[in-house]
Amino acid sequence: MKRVNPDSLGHWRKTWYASDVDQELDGKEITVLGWVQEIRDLGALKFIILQDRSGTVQITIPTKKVDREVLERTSLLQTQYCIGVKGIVKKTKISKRGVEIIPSEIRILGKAQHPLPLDMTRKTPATVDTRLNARILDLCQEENRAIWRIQHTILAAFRRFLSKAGFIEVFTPRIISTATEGGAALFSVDYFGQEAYLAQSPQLYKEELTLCFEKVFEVGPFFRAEESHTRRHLSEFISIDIEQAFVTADDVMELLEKVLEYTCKTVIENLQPELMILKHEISPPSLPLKRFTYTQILDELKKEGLKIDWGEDIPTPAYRSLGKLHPYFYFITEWPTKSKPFYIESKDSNPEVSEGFDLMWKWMELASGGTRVHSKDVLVERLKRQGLNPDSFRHHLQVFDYGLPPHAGWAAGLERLLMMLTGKLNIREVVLFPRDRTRLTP
RNA sequence: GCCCUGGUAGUAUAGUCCGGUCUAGUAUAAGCGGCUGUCGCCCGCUCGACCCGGGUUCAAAUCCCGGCCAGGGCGCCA
Repeated sequence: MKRVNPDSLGHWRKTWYASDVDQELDGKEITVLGWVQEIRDLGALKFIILQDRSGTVQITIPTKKVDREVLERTSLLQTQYCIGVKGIVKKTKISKRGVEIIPSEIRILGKAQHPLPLDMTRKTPATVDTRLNARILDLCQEENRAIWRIQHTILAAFRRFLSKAGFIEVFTPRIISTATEGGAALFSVDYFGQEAYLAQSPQLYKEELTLCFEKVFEVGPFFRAEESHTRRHLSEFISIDIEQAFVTADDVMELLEKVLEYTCKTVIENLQPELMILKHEISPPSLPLKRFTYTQILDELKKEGLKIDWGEDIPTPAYRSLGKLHPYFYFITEWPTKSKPFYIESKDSNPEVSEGFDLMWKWMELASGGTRVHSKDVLVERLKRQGLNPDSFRHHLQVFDYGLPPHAGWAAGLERLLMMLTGKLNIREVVLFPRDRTRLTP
């Protein structure tokens, strides 16, 4: 690192984002603030590519024409330095963007220690692991900014759609007591000497809330202590949950496909530049989405040579085959009751078959939901059958004595939606600071 | 947790099968010098690496064992 103290920002404020500097500004004095992405030094002529959250703009320094202060500052610059440039915009036919800035003053606002852990010019791409170890630097890449603008848009679309549909956003506890839903492994927490756990889903709370609010949704992180080693699982993930009173699985499936369509359309309509950066094309789902029963899926798999007995779970390789047969969104319905959680209602006509469903995208599960059990006796029975102690659920069961309405809901994985919308194949790439079996930092 | 594959400069790779001119090659980044229109600029020079521990051998980046880490797959994922 060259010996230089950072300049102060003083009264400098950004007058333009890099990508907004265009030929219309020809001859105007502007201030841009950002980072040195690249320096191309041709001797008596130097080019600095300045990058900010919007994109890049070229600073051109004809060394014989600019003043000495600018030259001195320029000679100190290295890539990734945070700088401010005040200068005159010049229209040009030679530069690719058709515009450049001739600086009258340069301020160094933040230095960078070289060598950096990543090649910021991206001439030598790094592996996902290396990028995650230097995540903040990695996130400066244009492609990453595109991913998080898409995430922001997904969340905004979900919230807008659900709010319009009359849902209100709620927050349920992340710290819970021993009494849980069973199943997935939980992370334990020392809660003032008491044993506590990190929530794996808001399931029971959101069901209870239908009693007072009827329509609720929640967006937030949940935790699963599974030893998973795949590119679609995380220890900490963001779940988008809804729960609604006085409806069944069919109703919330319709809601799910509509919000999905709305979200996809919103991204396609508003974020073409981002999708271009990611070199990813998406088409919105055409409604209604196909619905296959679990039994139909088994038949299809059988034709593919994959024999699964009725009642068994579908193994990953079988899902991959399904993805090839159905390269789009589709529902799988009428799962065996025993392969679904205790709170999923079974059919009146056949207790072996449930009203639970999964929303699939190719081979990957994006969301799952169903009609919920709303008879206390049935729920107690189901708890027992899954080896859980009803006494641990007494607070939840009590709500059934307060007039719990029939209800249904679903949960969608935000990161998996993002994978679908960005074309990324490793879930870690679409999480700012992913947590998995071995990664706890940064 | 299991299986497969891998771990070489800041980054990404060649070399490993078949141990010995490997004094470890290349690209890129970084440093220095040169160049007035670059836009993955160009040219020259320089810096910089065999994951850790043990073993076999005259000799280990290379073979063996253990560990750690990574990638993929499987399982788990109510």
